[in-house]
Amino acid sequence: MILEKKKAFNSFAAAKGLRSTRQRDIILDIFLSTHQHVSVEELYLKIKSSHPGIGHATVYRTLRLFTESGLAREIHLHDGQTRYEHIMAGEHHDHLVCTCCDSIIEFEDETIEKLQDAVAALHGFQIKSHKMEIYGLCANCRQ
Amino acid sequence: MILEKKKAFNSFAAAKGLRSTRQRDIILDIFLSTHQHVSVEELYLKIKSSHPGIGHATVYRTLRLFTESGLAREIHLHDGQTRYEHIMAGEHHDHLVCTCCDSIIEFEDETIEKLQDAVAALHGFQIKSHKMEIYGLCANCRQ
DNA sequence: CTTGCTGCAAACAGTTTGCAGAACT
DNA sequence: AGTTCTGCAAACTGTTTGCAGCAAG
Repeated sequence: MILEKKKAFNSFAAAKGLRSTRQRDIILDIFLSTHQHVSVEELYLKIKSSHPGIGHATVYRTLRLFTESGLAREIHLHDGQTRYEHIMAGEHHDHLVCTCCDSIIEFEDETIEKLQDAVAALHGFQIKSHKMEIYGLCANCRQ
Repeated sequence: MILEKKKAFNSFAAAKGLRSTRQRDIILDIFLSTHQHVSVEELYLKIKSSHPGIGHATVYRTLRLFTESGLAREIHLHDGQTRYEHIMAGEHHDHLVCTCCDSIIEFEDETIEKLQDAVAALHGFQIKSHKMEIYGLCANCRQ
């Protein structure tokens, strides 16, 4: 699956006439090896530990490329940082964010998706993407 | 209704031992007179035009007070600015955001809310708040 | 050799903070 | 009088940009 994604990115790059560089390979590798919801800073630090010399700007620029290529998606959870998550084909999940321990539970609910479509249709709106976050206390923090 | 809110804020302020100042009155007045989803900058400019001399910082600090008092709510739509919306008692609405013209349609869907509760319950999660934004093209921009 | 990419540092935007003076109680 | 609040400017954070040098094609 990681290989698939690399190929996907390479075709995107080729189609766009982008060059294949050492840095992009490294960043892609490390991005793919991370858990969901990495912040740019987290990724940057992870990269730097094994490949010092890679700059902030390159990480930002490369993550934007990943987003354009359909490989990653930006998400904004209330902490003022941009995070990126992997896009798994066709999948569409939302988040339960614990405001106490910052843990994130993912979920997907097809009925909610359908209702979103219905609401959009009602307003003549064409959905491109959506996001939904529910804030509160996770099971652990409730005690 | 505006008067109600002023009273609500005054009781909050009193309970917290906060002072009643000219600036807070002005900011509250102007905030209440705005449409939904004002950004801090928009509000600041609006305030400044009739009351020059009020500083950025005061607007930020005061909006935070409004949020704490339950009168306003922060929202983050993808443009890197914090926006504030009025809280109408018990209401809970979500947004259709047009990525073309930036217009915002509000909606409320009780069934979605119920499903959110169900999902949360399933994960032992206690909801405090939520947000949902659907991005896409509004009826006008689709043409 | 040409052009795009990188790393650095500086620039930027939005927001927060420190502090001296002003204003409320 | 005592303390909180304000306005200003400076600090800060996350992100973007300009540019000289490097590297891929």
